[in-house]
Amino acid sequence: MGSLPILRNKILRSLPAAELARIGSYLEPVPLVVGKIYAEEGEPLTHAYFPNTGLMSLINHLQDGGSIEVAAVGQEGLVGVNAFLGVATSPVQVIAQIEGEAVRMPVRHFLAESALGGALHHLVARYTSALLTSSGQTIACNRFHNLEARCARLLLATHDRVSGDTFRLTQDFLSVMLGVRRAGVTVAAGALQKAGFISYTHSRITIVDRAGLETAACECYEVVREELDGMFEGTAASPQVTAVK
Amino acid sequence: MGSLPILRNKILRSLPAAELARIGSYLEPVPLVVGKIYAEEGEPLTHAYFPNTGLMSLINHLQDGGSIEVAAVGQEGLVGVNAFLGVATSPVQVIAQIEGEAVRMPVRHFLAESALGGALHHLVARYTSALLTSSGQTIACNRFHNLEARCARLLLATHDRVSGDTFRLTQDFLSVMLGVRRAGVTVAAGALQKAGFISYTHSRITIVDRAGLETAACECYEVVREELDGMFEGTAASPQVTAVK
DNA sequence: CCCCAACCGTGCGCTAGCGTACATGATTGA
DNA sequence: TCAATCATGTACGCTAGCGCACGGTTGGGG
Repeated sequence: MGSLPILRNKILRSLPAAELARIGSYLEPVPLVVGKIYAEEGEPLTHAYFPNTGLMSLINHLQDGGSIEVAAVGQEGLVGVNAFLGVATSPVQVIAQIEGEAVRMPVRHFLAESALGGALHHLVARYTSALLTSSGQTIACNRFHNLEARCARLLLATHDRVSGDTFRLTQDFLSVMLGVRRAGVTVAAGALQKAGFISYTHSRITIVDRAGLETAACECYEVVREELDGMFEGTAASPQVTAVK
Repeated sequence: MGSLPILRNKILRSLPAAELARIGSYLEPVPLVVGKIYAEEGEPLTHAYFPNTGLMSLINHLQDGGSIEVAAVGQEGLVGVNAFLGVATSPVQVIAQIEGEAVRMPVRHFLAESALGGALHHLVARYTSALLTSSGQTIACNRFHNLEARCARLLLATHDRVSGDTFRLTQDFLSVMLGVRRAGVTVAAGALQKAGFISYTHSRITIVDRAGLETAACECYEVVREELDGMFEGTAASPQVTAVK
């Protein structure tokens, strides 16, 4: 067991010491560079990624050119649930959305460990369920909620996963996440700024009034957050406290 | 319990005889009655359902009144992946969309059997992955594809799961699946009828020109179908293993 | 320190689908 | 058989967001 990097990833931190020790030697830190592609749609996923800081984005590209974020993965989750479920290739593109750092682990070791039915298995299964819930919510959200509300939702979800109130995110990038025109983001974000909820200049977004932003967002933010919070209930997200079977 | 009902459900049919025999005594046939609710959002899921015929629909309801189908489950799948993933309550409402019949199994037995890591575990995991892919595709589809294409997609997916070219489905029901107004469905379905792809009268839809309908549908239909087909590749979806009359 | 590339603001005509309302045809059960 | 109910057709003004185009601003590298 070599020296581990600092682990902020909640799934890894929730593992009992023995389990973490077992997989520790397979973990390799990787920087998350904004815009860098970590997995391509239809291609084999070589590693499972556990973000410590920053944010990874799962993007679906349509043949006719449209692109949209299917889910975002931060320190509460991992990239690689499809491998866990027995599918070798990634159905989506995986790209870093907010700069940070992750640890990754070759898929074969990830599978071997999760097949043991321990805490890792349990947490990854639980996270998969949260992803399903989140996807279902997003299906409805995209259909019924307007751009400003969806934009607020996305900013809140991002805020939850970064440290501090300021992060870098261009409107161009936001427009891909939301599946709308860049110009549309300008209008929606402009409204949120005018309302005093956020401020931004050249890709630097600051959450000024989080409570206000929450009123502007649709219910979907809360629904997904609760689902993710529920994952770690009972497990103090710290290495040694875990009574999961 | 005694003799099993005829099993058309592809997951159950793909199980080795020993496994099927083990769970057979827990299986109970249930009629699928259109509009009947089989699980409610936020409430415990008591059984896993394996449709033999007909279709079950997973519906997400928003607080502000919107409703939309998140996925449809036919004989290729099951209802209950969340239980499989360690979550007791259903995140969505489950309702029958096309009349038919399913077999169901109490969740505790479903969990016990799938925990053994046999064929059932493998297939349910694989199906969960397909659901995730399908959800991701639907997120993009709802954002970028117009109503007529989405309507065609839905009709094709339904056609795949029923026997024969005619099935009962009201425009009202279709409008919920698609998350649009009933009047919108009239227009979209009217266009498909005018083009000679389908015909319908009072809730009885007939697929007249399937190839034509496929040209009208978006790519999403194919993407999801291939994912579902892939599930059973190589597995002994063989008739002789299963034909328990 | 200045320039240039990245980022953001805005305008305008356009369209899909909405909300609402009302009318007509089909099916069914008393 | 005939209402009552269910299912479908259609119309009309309305709005969010699109596609496109262009101009303005900012900040970091040379």
